[in-house]
Amino acid sequence: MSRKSLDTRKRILDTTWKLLETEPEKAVRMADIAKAAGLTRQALYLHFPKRSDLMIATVRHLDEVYDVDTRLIPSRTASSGRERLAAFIEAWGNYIPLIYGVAKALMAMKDTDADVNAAWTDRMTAVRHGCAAAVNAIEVDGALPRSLTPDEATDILWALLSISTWEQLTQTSGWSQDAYLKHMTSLAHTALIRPEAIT
Amino acid sequence: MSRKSLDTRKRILDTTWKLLETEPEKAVRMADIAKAAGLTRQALYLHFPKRSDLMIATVRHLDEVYDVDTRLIPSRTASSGRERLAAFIEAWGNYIPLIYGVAKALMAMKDTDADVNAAWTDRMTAVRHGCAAAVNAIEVDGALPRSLTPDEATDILWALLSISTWEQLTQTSGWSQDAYLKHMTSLAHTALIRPEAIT
DNA sequence: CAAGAAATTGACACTGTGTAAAGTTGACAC
DNA sequence: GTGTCAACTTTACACAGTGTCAATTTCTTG
Repeated sequence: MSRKSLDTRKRILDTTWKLLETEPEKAVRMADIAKAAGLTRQALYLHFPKRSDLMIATVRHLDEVYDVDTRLIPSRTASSGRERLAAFIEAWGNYIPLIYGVAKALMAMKDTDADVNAAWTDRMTAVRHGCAAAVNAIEVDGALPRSLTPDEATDILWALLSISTWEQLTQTSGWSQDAYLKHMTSLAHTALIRPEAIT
Repeated sequence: MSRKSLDTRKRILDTTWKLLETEPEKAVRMADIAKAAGLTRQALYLHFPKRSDLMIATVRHLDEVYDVDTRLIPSRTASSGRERLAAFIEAWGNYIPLIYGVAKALMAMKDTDADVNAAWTDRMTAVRHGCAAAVNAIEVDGALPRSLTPDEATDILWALLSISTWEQLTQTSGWSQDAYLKHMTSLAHTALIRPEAIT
């Protein structure tokens, strides 16, 4: 694959990203993307044979540009379970708005496209691992409520931090990102850390 | 509109419902519905000019059959805020699985169809009213956490009780309906009722 | 039985995805 | 400079699914 081809590929991914980001409500078609990227629809298909390929590549491109793994490091360096929970919520919670447009497009496709479903499940599984790590740190502290198994606590945190929940609070209910982070942190804290363990 | 026409209309709605219920993963097309209801696609269009009309009518049909208003009465007769919250969660939480198939189809369309969006927003607004009523009852008891305004508490409860959250916990994480109800009740209780107000 | 509503038959327009083939352009190698 | 190769263009078409239209048949009911 030549230099030029790589440039074009990157230009397509950036364009797709931008389109999905700026018009999260509208259906972005292959023709729209091609036009915006300055090539023909057919040339677009030379780079990405299916629309789903393009969408999946765009999410991966985002993860690369933003370096999601590095972003989640703070949560790994936190000492107590409480701190780790807060750090993870902040890291992931601040990542969501960055990927929202693309994520929405993927979520819309995942029911009809098996490849998109797999890619999406993969990304969400990574998030669940982050949740599980935070829950585990809480458990090591002996601070998990007795009513919750680690798995249950992980599922709850995963659901609280889902993109749908973020969407509902910030897009539908109109919360600011700050309010989202503040209340979500407090909510997760209240739900997952045993009261008498709070010193 | 004659007797027969009404029968056919009901048959179509029941068929659509059943199809969406039994194959929540697959895309149900107008031709599928027509075939299953025992008429031609064109005849189906005589009753519902657009796919969105049919989907909207199907949700309304469900609400009618299940009498959603009556279902939510227990929450209105509860005395304390705590009881009212629990009753509302049980009523609405048990309603979700009944409408899940149809709701999913509507959610998938709401980004591309303005009418569906309006109908969906309308239904969800009704749920929010239920949430607001429960929160209000808690506030009257003076049991709302000081860190939350009634509006914020309502938004949080609304998000916790969203269909997406139910979907994530029961469909993705594999929770039983019982587990969902139990933990959601406890979660909402912990989040929305001030600890020192628990007697 | 006549009238009218409900449904059928068959055809077509439109949108968006995806495929296919022939021709153009530009860079680079020799 | 000529040849070649990859990227891209142009043009055309197949296919699925929604929605429209018109002519015809069947059923129901007064």
